[in-house]
Amino acid sequence: MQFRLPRGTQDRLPEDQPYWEYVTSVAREQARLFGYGQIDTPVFEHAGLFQRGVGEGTDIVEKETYTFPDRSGEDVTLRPEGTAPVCRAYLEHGMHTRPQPVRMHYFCPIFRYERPQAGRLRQHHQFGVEAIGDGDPSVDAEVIDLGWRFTTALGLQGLSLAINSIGDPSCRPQYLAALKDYYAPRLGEACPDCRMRYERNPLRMLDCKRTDFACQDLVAEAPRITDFLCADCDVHFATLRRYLEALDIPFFINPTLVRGLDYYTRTVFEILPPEEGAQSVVLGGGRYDGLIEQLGGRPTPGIGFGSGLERLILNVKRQEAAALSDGAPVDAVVVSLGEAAASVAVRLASDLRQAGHRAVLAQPGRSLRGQMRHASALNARYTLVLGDAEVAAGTVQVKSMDTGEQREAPLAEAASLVSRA
RNA sequence: GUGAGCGUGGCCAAGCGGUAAGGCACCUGACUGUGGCUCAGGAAAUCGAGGGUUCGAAUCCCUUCGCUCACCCCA
Repeated sequence: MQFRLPRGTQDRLPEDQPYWEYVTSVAREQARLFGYGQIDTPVFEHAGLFQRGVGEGTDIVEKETYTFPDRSGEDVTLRPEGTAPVCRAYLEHGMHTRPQPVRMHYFCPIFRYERPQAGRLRQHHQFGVEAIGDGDPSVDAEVIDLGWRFTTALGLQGLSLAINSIGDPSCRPQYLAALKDYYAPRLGEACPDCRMRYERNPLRMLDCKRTDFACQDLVAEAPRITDFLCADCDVHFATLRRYLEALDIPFFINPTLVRGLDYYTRTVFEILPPEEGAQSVVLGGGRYDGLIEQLGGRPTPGIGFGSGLERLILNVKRQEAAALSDGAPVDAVVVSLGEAAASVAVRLASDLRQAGHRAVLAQPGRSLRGQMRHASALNARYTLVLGDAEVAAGTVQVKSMDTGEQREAPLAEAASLVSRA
């Protein structure tokens, strides 16, 4: 085999489509119910959009983007996340003049140069949602509600929702200072990565999962951001929790939940399946009140989430939440014997399709037995047989593949016979 | 980027130093115009690639590529 899939990509074969169709249709329906219109943005953008928006210090931008110069020498980047492009579009099309917040959803491929493993690809697809232009906690609750309805509507069991608040520019600095004060004397016990994070992005130390150093103990006793929230952030977070309770959405506060993109403020959340898999997060998002301004717009709040469709399908299959198959791919297979019949058969198959039936022509040269086998293998409901006798009489043999019953009928009636299930 | 496991026809898979089983799928046929069962036959593998050891290697050694899983990070 000379050519293979590029690493971390996958083909979606005909038999995979029902799962794809299932997940996207459930997503589409929830987006519709919540009033989120669809937006599509390009697969690539100017590299600067993500550097500015997502943050140069993040792993995603630092070492995972597919960035390369186009023929004019300008750097373009394959979309590594969905939010920045939507915010760019919000600004570019003056959406601040629309009723706020502007609610939008999207389906798009996402590219990140990573080492692939279960549930992690270099090209994956996300269903995402953004509500831009309203900072009220009711919007946080709405977006989380949408995510929760979506994942539960898929039939997934045992999901859990983790939420946290990571503050905003008025209170996070104080917390970071407290966090560094706490770590400073014990930094020697932390893993090398955490020691680096201490300087560059202390919040991420909370996210460390290494057990070969004291990181877990350090995290457990570390000061909690929720104890450092300023009055506004505190009220915001409390109100969100009240709304979630009103919605009867079960959640737990994970004080170490920190997301990897720089633009998040206040609310962050994740939905996880019950399996203890490493790549488990199936939906994640948060509020990004500083992002639009970062991209050159007026200060504008926003919140959204991204959800990995491949991971969702993995879970749907694992839990057998939905058993999906192609079903019978064809209604009728047209079988012919002899050259005269072949021409009539070609026409009959075409006429059947025009009448709305899924019709397939068996290869005219093959033996009757071979053509019948083919019809059987395709799981056809009917086989229509044309030989010299039928052609002369202007008829066709209509055979039900389920019952084995066969009757001769005028050619013109073939379509209506197939219609009868 | 780090670590581990694995690479035999389209798919699954035996063989583990003597020169490639088997199953699924595909194609053909079984008194020649009828499927799904059965039977017979057929096509399909430079045993991931390169090098080495050996009279001889899919089987041993080295290198390399790829796949998978975990770490990291994230959806």
